[in-house]
Amino acid sequence: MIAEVVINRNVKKLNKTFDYQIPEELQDQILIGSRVFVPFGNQKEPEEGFVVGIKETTRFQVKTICSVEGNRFLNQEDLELAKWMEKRYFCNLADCMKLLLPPGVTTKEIGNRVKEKNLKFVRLNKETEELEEEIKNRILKSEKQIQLIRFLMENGETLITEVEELSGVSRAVMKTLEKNGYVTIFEKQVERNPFLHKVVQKTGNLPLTEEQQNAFRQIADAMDDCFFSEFLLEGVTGSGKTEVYLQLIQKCLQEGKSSILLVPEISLTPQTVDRFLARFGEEKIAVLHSKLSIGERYDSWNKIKQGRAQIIIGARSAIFAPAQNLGLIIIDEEHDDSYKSEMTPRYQAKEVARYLARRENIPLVYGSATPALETRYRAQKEEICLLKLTKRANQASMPKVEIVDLRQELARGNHSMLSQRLFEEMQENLERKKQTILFLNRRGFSTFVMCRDCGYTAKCKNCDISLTYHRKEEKLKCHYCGYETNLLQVCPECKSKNIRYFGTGTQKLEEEIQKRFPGARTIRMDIDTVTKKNSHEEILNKFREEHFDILIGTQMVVKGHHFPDVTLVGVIAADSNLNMGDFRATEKTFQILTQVAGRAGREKEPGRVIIQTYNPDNFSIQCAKEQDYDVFYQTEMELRKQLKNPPFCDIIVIGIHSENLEYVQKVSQKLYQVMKKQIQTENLPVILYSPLPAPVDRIKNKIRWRMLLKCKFEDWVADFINQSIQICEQELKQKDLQKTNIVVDLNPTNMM
DNA sequence: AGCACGCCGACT
DNA sequence: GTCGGCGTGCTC
Repeated sequence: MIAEVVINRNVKKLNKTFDYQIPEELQDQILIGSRVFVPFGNQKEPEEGFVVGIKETTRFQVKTICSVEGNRFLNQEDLELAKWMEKRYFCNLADCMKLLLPPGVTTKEIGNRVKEKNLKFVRLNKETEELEEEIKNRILKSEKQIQLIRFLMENGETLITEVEELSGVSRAVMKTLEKNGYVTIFEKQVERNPFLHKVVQKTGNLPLTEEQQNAFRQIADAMDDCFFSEFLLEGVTGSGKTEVYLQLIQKCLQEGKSSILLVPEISLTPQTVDRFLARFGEEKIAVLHSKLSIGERYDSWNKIKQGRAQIIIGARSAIFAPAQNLGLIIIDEEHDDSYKSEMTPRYQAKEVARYLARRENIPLVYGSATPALETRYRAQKEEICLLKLTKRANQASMPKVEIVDLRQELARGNHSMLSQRLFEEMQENLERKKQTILFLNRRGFSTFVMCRDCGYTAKCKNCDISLTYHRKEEKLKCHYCGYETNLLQVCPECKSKNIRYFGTGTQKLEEEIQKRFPGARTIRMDIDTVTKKNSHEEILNKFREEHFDILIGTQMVVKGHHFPDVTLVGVIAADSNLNMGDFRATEKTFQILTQVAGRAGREKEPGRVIIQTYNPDNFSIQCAKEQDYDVFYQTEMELRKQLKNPPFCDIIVIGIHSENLEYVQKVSQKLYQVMKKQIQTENLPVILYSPLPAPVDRIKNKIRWRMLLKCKFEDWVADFINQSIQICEQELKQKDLQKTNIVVDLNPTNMM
């Protein structure tokens, strides 16, 4: 028998199957989804791959599979999903398959860990050499694996206990290692998931309002009917979407089904999770998020696979959890960008969820106060059933929102970051011992350094990005590649000493606040203060429990937190991403402002929100003030329609990246011509824009050009693009292509 | 992407 | 002589 194998290497050229003879003695072990090692090229070491098909004959002269390692990880259904993603998201099949694999199975993953931890290779001593020999003879065939084990042993930690198969290292190896005095712990136990070690007060169901009851009923009925159907739960902040989720999940649990709840990474905090723990207990829940180590991830994965955990709560990638008997998928804050992966495979978790819900014949629920236009549009077309929650469940009143025109403020000679109004309100809040949140979205508005005489701005030498000033370290940093340099004393262009730091960052804001409110206790939260594990949570807990007066932060302060004593929210610059040239800018602004406003006054006392802006008349800001989604939706949809933007089409971005400008131009031009010709001759319903430098046209020394394509995405579009790239590759000399990457992205959320 | 092979310059 | 630098080409 012949096996079709994909090689686990991230290269477009190798994104195809290779045929191999299955040795007779491995006949019954090699199935679709098996992980195998095969001879490849003239390499001495066998290469890792996955079986994706089995057949009788081949037209190639084949080599024979060396070994099978570990379990059969994927079944036919998984493979179908992987293939669907391969096509839709223009990536390698092996990369898609890896998303569905248990965490930590591939040699690469372990290898990366070794690199990450900066482990060094040290020559083995006699004792370990003997051990190596024993392992080699008894179990392993691959030199690579032996090397890995060496790495791991050298550092006295690593490898896994209570896991049957991992990274092709079988349980027997573990035992051998243990017998020889090596502790087989993959991760230090200290790093265990802290969510699951809390004692949480058990809670029962809360009574549902009429609206909640209706939503629950409709979705529950769909569940009973075993029919694929989609629901949009559109509810203002505090309208009790979560309670609906909880009761739906409970219904699943009672019927022996599992459920997946996706939340944005950033709101996956203990506070969110606690509510689920309190209702269902930790036994049944598996939490998946980016800060878990491979070992922790494996534990969660296994808990789900074995059916011990039936409630899966996680960020984007949790959609690939091996849920047993799936009964429901919920996507909370469905408008959030983090559901789209920006790394290959560039999948949209909402679309994957839809694929799965359809496959399993179960309901899919989207929840948001400010749905993405794409989702809301589908609801309008009645593809999705719209369920509205219009009232706040705890009777709290909506916050009072006020807009301050910064232009007038400037005219009155106030050059500070705080308007008179906001300053007054903050002062009053301080006196009343209430808490304030100041929100500053730094994106596209970061602090930069400029020479006042010649206008020179300090840019990263690898990227086309202004360097950002970091006060604490007295350094200039690039937010894209991490490059950092010392402060400029003299302008490199004109030698002037008249250098100024422009823009507004959270650090600067904090300083200003401390100057103007000397007695106030402030705490800051942004990427720089939130780096180590959980410190995100620590800051918020500190703010809440130690009763700091003012919390200053970026995006991350606005998601899903509940602070009873916050009665004032100030938005320092609402327009910071309004003018960044992305057609989604107004939508983002509206969503974020609405969310920020939702942070204020969630209890009895009404909240106040002050939005500072240079564009007080912009409808996204006006609509956020009125908390009126419908008006915003109508207005923005008109614009989208006129400009033929989503949701009226899909956008495909074809990026062409290389260190050499000439190559980039050559490849871009060629690809453009090939596609244009095809579009004309076959009269394809596609709008193709000519290649241009991307908004950020250099990252890590790679020149970035791109081409936009607007159309309704269907299978033939993927074929058309892939074929065009292929033709392009054939026609161009290898040299030009060798150092040029072509990256295709369907509906990217970040157009930069 | 790797990896091997092959073709040149530098150095025990 | 031979070690090692990188340019080139291929993978059932």
